[in-house]
Amino acid sequence: MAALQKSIDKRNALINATIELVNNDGFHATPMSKIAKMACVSPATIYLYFENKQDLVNKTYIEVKANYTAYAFATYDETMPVEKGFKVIWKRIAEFKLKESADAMFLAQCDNTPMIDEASRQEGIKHLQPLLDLWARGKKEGVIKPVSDYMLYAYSINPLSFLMITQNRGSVKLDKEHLDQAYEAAWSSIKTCK
Amino acid sequence: MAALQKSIDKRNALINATIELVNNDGFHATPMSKIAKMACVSPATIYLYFENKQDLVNKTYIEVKANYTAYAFATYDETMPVEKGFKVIWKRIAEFKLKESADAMFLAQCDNTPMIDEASRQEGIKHLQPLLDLWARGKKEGVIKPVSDYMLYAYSINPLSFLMITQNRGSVKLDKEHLDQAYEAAWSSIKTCK
Amino acid sequence: MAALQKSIDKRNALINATIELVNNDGFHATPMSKIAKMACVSPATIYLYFENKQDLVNKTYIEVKANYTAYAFATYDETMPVEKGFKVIWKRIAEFKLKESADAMFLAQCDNTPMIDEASRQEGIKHLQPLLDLWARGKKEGVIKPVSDYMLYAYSINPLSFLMITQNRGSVKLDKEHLDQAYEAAWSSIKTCK
Amino acid sequence: MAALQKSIDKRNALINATIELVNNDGFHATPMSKIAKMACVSPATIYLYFENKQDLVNKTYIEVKANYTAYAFATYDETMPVEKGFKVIWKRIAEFKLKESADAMFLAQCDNTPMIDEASRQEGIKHLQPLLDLWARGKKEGVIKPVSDYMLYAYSINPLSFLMITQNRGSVKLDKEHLDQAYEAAWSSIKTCK
DNA sequence: CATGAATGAGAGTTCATTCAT
DNA sequence: CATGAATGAACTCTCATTCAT
Repeated sequence: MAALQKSIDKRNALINATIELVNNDGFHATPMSKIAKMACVSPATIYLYFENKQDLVNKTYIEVKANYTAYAFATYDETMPVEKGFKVIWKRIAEFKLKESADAMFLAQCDNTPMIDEASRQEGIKHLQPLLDLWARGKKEGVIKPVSDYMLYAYSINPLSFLMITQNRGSVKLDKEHLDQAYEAAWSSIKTCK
Repeated sequence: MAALQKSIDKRNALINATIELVNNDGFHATPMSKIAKMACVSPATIYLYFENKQDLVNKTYIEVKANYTAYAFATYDETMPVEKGFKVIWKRIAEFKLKESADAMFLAQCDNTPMIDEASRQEGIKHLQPLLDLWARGKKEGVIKPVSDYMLYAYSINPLSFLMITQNRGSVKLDKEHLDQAYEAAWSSIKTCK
Repeated sequence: MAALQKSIDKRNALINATIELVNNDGFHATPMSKIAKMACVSPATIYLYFENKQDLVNKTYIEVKANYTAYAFATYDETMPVEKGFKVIWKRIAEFKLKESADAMFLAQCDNTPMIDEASRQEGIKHLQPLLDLWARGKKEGVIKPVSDYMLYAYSINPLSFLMITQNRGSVKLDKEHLDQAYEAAWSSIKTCK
Repeated sequence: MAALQKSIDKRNALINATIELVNNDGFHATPMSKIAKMACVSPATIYLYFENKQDLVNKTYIEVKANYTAYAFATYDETMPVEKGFKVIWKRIAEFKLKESADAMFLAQCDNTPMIDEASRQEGIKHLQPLLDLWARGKKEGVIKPVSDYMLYAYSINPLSFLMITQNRGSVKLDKEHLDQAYEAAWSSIKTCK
């Protein structure tokens, strides 16, 4: 039991080291030895938990993505009305991106880079299903614009990534007021105009 | 004259090879030898035109960014009314991102990755000034929401990057109708609601 | 213990390969790969024991210099009378230079070339202190000429380097008689003339 | 005529650049391109005057060695008595080593390093003949010890190289008094003791 | 004669991965 | 399970040399 916990701790330490180092230096500029050192294990130990470097980063991506979506939908409930549901999800996503910025930066880098297997990318996307279901419901009810999910995502969710990166570079600090503006912009770009 | 032209051709071949290979494999997974081979020169020749690998990618970034903004503002004229001006610029940006998708992908990777010098990034940003000026004018006239430029960019311009990447991955094909929807979403997210 | 011994053996093999190859070809004409091959290790292994090529040659210099001075003073004892002490040291130095000629050649090359860090050079000089102390005593007693240590070294010790190099080039073979002549010349050039 | 002079100037500039750069950095750490730049010519031009890098350094060695010996024997005359003759030569050598220290440093590095062809080394030694003749005469007259020329050189001439190097490293400044001491040591080590 | 541009060969060094312990 | 030592392969970059002009 204690042994199992130690294993889990090591795996987590490796995942976290990967996130931090890849954020700072990029995937290929991050040696396995550095990851090992930051996680306080031997380089060889990494290979007990992951097949190779690509597998390590793939698994890290999937794990972070899973955390992200779990957080996003934690307070959402499929019985909510569409607008309410969207607001709940959007706020959680914003919170995650701006508070768990290391995780969010890592995802942004993975999503704009050929560093992740296509298979792992697909795996990561699956978790977004509740949001797509919400949008489907919204379209049927005539509350959400009848456009493709990619378009909805591009205008209501993805801007948060840009704002998160900008904030992390120090160019701007996003307070509550900004977030409200952002939500307004997000919602107004996907709701049907009466 | 012919010698100068040959020099320019070689430099261009190197820049283009860099864009293509970095797009496919990422910065650190692209060896100088591969870039040289694709540009049909010796690896040593690269160092006649660029100081080192970092310099090559920095210069490539600046060059592509300059092309991008030149394209964006080519048909814009500061005397245009704000809404007209924004539409003109937005359409050109969309055209660039979706047609010159190799260049656009390269920029997206640079902007979401620690692969570019901070100095080069700043250098690249400068060229966007006409758009910021347009927004300033729009805010003064009460046509554009009085929010920060980052916010305006996040909701009106940046979504195009997401759509471009999505299209390049083959998930979606953006036709004229999609573009019109996208423009509507972009404009409605930054214009003041009457 | 066995593992430690293997480490020491490898380090020694590297040091010895460095001495031999630098003697034959010079510092910059000796590639790391050749050193590795002669020491029967992979090139990468060198970097487990030394930071880089400069560090390798610096450490080799210091180690050889330490061996040299240890040999020089092994039979010397500070209570010996000055003339006796000098003779003892001189003979040991001569023995070292002519028998351990690889080591001596290496030191000569280091001392006449910009291939060693100034810091390492200083480190190497420190070990000669007992000889300087002996000379100080000799000057106080009026046995040794009251001239600078550099002068004493130039005329009593340094000629051995020239003779060693000459012998290694095959121009001459130094037997016991030559050595006695050399000692006479050395001593007569630093002792006070009665 | 003017064209010939320009050729000679270029050759000299190359020789001088070689001396200075090899003194500072060593033979192999001195690129041809750097030599060319210091001599204000194109790298390709070097190959009009010298076959290759090895040839350049060989020729430089021979030229410097010739200058050195020309200087050494300039005021010497074979009719001088042995002691007078030796003094005259010794003083000129000392003057050269301490004043033309760049040239002298270069020779020292060549003589203690495998950077010169054996053939060029032999070529350089030939010029010392007048000194060897003087010593032969001295031995016949019973003024000079009946030992090998190498021994005589080691104790009377070579120490000047050590003193020169030491002075160039800044450890010591040799004034007239030091030189007189040095000459005393040199002469007393090779003259026959009455 | 002189050159700047070009390069093939090879330098030092790093790193993902393995394996005896 | 965990490791540190070891390494082959591959990287970036340099340089002596050449050649069209």
